[in-house]
Order: sequence, then C-alpha cells, then structure tokens
Amino acid sequence: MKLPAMVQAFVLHFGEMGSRWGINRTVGQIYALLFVSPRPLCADEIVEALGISRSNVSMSLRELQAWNLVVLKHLPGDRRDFFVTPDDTWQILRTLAEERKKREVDPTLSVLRELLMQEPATEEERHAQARLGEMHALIEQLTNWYEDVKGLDTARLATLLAMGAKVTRLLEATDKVVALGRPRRPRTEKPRG
Amino acid sequence: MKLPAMVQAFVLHFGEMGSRWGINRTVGQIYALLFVSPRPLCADEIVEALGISRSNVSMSLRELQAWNLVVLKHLPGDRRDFFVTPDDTWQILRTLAEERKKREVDPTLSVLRELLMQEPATEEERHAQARLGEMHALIEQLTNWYEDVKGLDTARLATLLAMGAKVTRLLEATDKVVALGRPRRPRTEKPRG
DNA sequence: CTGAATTTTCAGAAAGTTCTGAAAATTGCA
DNA sequence: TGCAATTTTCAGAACTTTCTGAAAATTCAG
Repeated sequence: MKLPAMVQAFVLHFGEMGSRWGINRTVGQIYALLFVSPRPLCADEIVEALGISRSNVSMSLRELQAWNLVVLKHLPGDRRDFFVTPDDTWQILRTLAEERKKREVDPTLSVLRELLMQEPATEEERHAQARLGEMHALIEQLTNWYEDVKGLDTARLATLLAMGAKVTRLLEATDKVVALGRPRRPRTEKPRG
Repeated sequence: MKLPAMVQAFVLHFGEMGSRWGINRTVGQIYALLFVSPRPLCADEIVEALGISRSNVSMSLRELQAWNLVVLKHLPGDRRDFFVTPDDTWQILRTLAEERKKREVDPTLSVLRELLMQEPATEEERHAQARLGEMHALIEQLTNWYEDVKGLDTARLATLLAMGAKVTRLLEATDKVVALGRPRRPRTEKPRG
C-alpha cells in the first residue's frame, strides 16, 4: 500500500467496520478506496493499493456490484473494467438500507407471519405466539415507515431528519388547531399529486 | 431439543439471523428462547432446550447481558441465576438500536472527525477529504435525528412512525400557512425536484 | 482465426470464530 | 468453617469464512 496517509487510515477503518457490518474486510476496504478515489480504478490498481490477491479483488468487486455499491465503468480505448462508487452519498445510504432490509429483516418478517398463521396447540404455544405477534407488529411498523420514507427525494428526506422529534410536537399542535375549527369527523386519506 | 414446534422454528430462525446480525448463532437462539418463554429460565434449562454446552450458554448469556438484551432474575428460595428478556418489545428495539449505534456508527464518526481535522497535503488528499466530509455530514444528520427521536415515549414514537412520509406534506402545508401571515420572501428551496 | 490481455473460477491453505470439556472459582447453606 | 451447587474460565478442537495461486474462460485487436 502506498496510499496517502488519510486515505490509508480511512480504508483500514472501513475494513474493520466491514466485519461488523456483515460485509467482509476486503469488501469494505475496496469500497472505501473507490469512495475517496478521484477517478475510476481498475482491478489491478486495487490489488496494488491494498496488497491483496487479484482473485480476491475480483470476487469482492462482484459482491459490491451485487449490492449496487459500486458500478462498472468503461474508459474509451481501454479494455479493462473500471469501477466507481455512485457520487450521491445519499443514494449509497438508500442502497445500503435496502440491501440490509432484504437480508436482515424480510426473512424474519416472513417467518413470523407463517408462525402466526398456525393454530397454537398448547398454552405454551399460545403464549409464544402472542409474543411473536408483538414482535411482528413492531417490525411491521418499522418497515412500513421505511417503505413510506424511502421514496422521498433527498431534500425532503433531509427536512424530515432535521425535524426529528419536533414532528410530534407539530402533530399535537396541528391536532389542536384542527379540532378547534371543525366538528370531529373520520378523516379520509387524500392521494398526493 | 424438545420444544413446541412453533418455538423451535422461531429459535432456529433467530439463530440463523443472529449470524447476519453480528451476534452469533447461539446468542440468537438463547435470546429467542427467552423471548417467547412464559417464565424465567436458568442456564441448565437452556442447555437442555437447545442441546449446547453449559459453558457456551454461560458465555452467551454474558454477552446478552452486556447488550442489555436479557436481564438476570433471582427466584426466591432458588440459588440459580434465572434470565428473562425485558417485556416491552419497544424497549428491546431501543436497546438494540443503541448498542448497534455504539458499535457500528460511533467509531466511524470519530475516525471521520479526526481525518477531517487534518490538513490535506496533496490534491488527492483534498479530494478524499471532501468525500469524507460528505459522508460525515450524512452520518451526523442521521445520528442527530436518532438522538432526537430516541427520547420519545413509545406512544409518540408510534405516532411518528405511523405518520411516515406524510410529515413532509404537513411541513409544506404549515410553511404555507405561516407564509400567509408574513411578508413574502424569496424562497431558497425549490419544491418537488 | 490467433493470441495476448483481462477476468473469473475454484480447490485448498490460512485465518478467524465458536464451541466444548475439564478444571477453577464463587456462592451460600448447614 | 466445610461442602455441594452453581457459574466462570480457558486451551484447544471443530467449524466457518476469507484469501490465494493456478488454471480456465472470456474478450477483442490484428
């Protein structure tokens, strides 16, 4: 590795974190390297920069492509495959959230749903099922929120984040204002333009 | 294992997922077992139920306690340690979020901050630092949101989740209402990109 | 077509992690 | 105190994941 100190530190850290995030060390390092690189890199440059085997780079790049975290790029007059990370850092976050949900949440949700369909045979199973029901409800609330929010464009998402917990205060205030002006009615959803 | 079929299925699934979530198989299984159990279990009961070694149970329980995902409980007139998961499923979620943030986000944030303090020596480092700055800003926005929201009581948190993306519509509506009462000003932000 | 450049695959080596059994330490009762 | 019940520790066995080198496959210019 003959990288600038700053890049090196970042790459190594990302490798470490990679393990905690369920992507492996090499994959994390390659991602980090591409993320800070001012231009597309080809496999051999990555080999050179990280001091790992060519085959490892090849396999890790496949994995990153599968996760949509890097994309392949061809340079004119060069036969080799080059790679970059998407520019938009928010997009990276979205991708990551989506992939992790697919791998880490959806399977559990579907197992829970199946188990909740079953008739509990004993008191013990009845209790277990009730507990599973709680967990299912909770995960479903979270994923519904996520599905709802993930479609927002970046500006709105940023607004939402900036607002944070203040939203609930706003909601309460709005409720009161609405309550003042109107007799109570069941509210129907308005579709958005 | 001589568990009810439903419990067994859940326990095994959670074990599998455990690996994807960075906690290991046994830890996942023990957690799942305690989660659906109608009463506190002691180590030997867990050994019996899951068919794993006593020492493994002991170590895994330590880990779960460190994560605050199970708590120790003493039954009157019994010398053994018993274990339960906290009842409130939301609390479990909060704990999990907090622990994962500590392990998976905070270290990165602090490395990024350090690297951003440095003077870039080359053009390459300048570019890398700009990129790291983007990542830092993004993670910080997320953690700020999280810090803000995590203090909400469960009812408000549920409201917030239920509201989801509709919040931004509400915000825009509120902006307009507020705007009516005030002198017009040029807007910096364009709606709907 | 040929063959050099490049990428991919895969068996097994290396490294990392999880799990066990045996032994040590702790606890609290008599 | 002594002792049985219980929990903890830890070296190394078993298992899993990651990484490599060598070989196969693909690509494309001539």
